[in-house]
Amino acid sequence: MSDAADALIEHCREAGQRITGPRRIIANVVVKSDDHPDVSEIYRRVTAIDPGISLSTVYRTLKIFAATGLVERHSFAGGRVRIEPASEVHHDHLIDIASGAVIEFRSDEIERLQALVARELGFELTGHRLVLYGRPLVRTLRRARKP
Amino acid sequence: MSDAADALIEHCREAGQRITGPRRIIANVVVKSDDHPDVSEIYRRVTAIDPGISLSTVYRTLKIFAATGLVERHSFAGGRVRIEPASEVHHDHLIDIASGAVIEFRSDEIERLQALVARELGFELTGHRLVLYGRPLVRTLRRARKP
DNA sequence: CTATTTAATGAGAATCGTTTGCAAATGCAT
DNA sequence: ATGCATTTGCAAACGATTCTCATTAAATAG
Ligand SMILES: [Mn+2]
Ligand SMILES: [Mn+2]
Ligand SMILES: [Zn+2]
Ligand SMILES: [Zn+2]
Repeated sequence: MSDAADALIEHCREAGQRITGPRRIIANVVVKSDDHPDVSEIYRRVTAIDPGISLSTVYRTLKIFAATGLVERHSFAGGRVRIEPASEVHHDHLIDIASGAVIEFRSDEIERLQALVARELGFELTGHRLVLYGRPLVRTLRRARKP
Repeated sequence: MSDAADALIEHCREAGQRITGPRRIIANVVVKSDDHPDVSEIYRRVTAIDPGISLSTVYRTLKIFAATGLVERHSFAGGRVRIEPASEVHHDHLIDIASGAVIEFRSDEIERLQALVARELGFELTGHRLVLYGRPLVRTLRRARKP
């Protein structure tokens, strides 16, 4: 149905995996999830389409997609893993502690400094995990002054 | 026995907690743990001193210490929580993917940029989590060239 | 120092997210 | 369509952490 989902299953096939009904559905659900859902939320969305698909299959399939680099698994605060379709450009996340919303951002400056710091410590940076937590700034509303 | 451990139990007392044998021992183990051990490692070290102390007590006590700000709980990659005594100055961590060793570092530049990024997104930065993963640079050994 | 009060402990059961074993179902190459 | 390997659903197993509750021990008052 979606082009991105097709790409997903195509990668799967190339990796020698069979294209099954459950995998098609899970791929579709994942690619249109821009809200970093956890696995049980994915399961909810998947079973809304086909109630017969099991939680095990969702877990297994997500693991395969992740191994193939098609899906990213984040572990923000709180036990459960959150899922997002792999994106072209790397980004990090800010979590709104008021609403729990996940906001994406990218800072080339920070990326650069991370590599630099690692180098200074005698390491080649191979990966990193950056999560910011923030409270929404109370935007001072412009309004009529009391008379 | 240790001054830092004394500070820990003193804080405990001020927080209205009882100073018990297990807590003294756990405090001592924690303050001299500079290697970010996980809870079962702490348990191992604690029971080496007093084999009667239970895992539940270790978990409970660490939670209390964390709530009082005396201990920090990190969740690096891999399920289990890692423990370190709270330090005066904030720092982040780099993990040597070759050995698993945890190296501490501090980058004022990165800290500053994080706050800036958050502000630009409309948030006041309240916390963050930064972990770098790196492979040790092969230090090119100076050695005799082949003749 | 002893009695009283109350919080802390140890042992184990419970929980939660995730993984695994296995028989039945299905994809896919022939 | 046939045959075989892979995938599935189900339930049981798992590992880390938390909880329950009867027992023990710290603090405090006498
Ligand atoms: Mn994202
Ligand atoms: Mn540290
Ligand atoms: Zn990044
Ligand atoms: Zn930091």
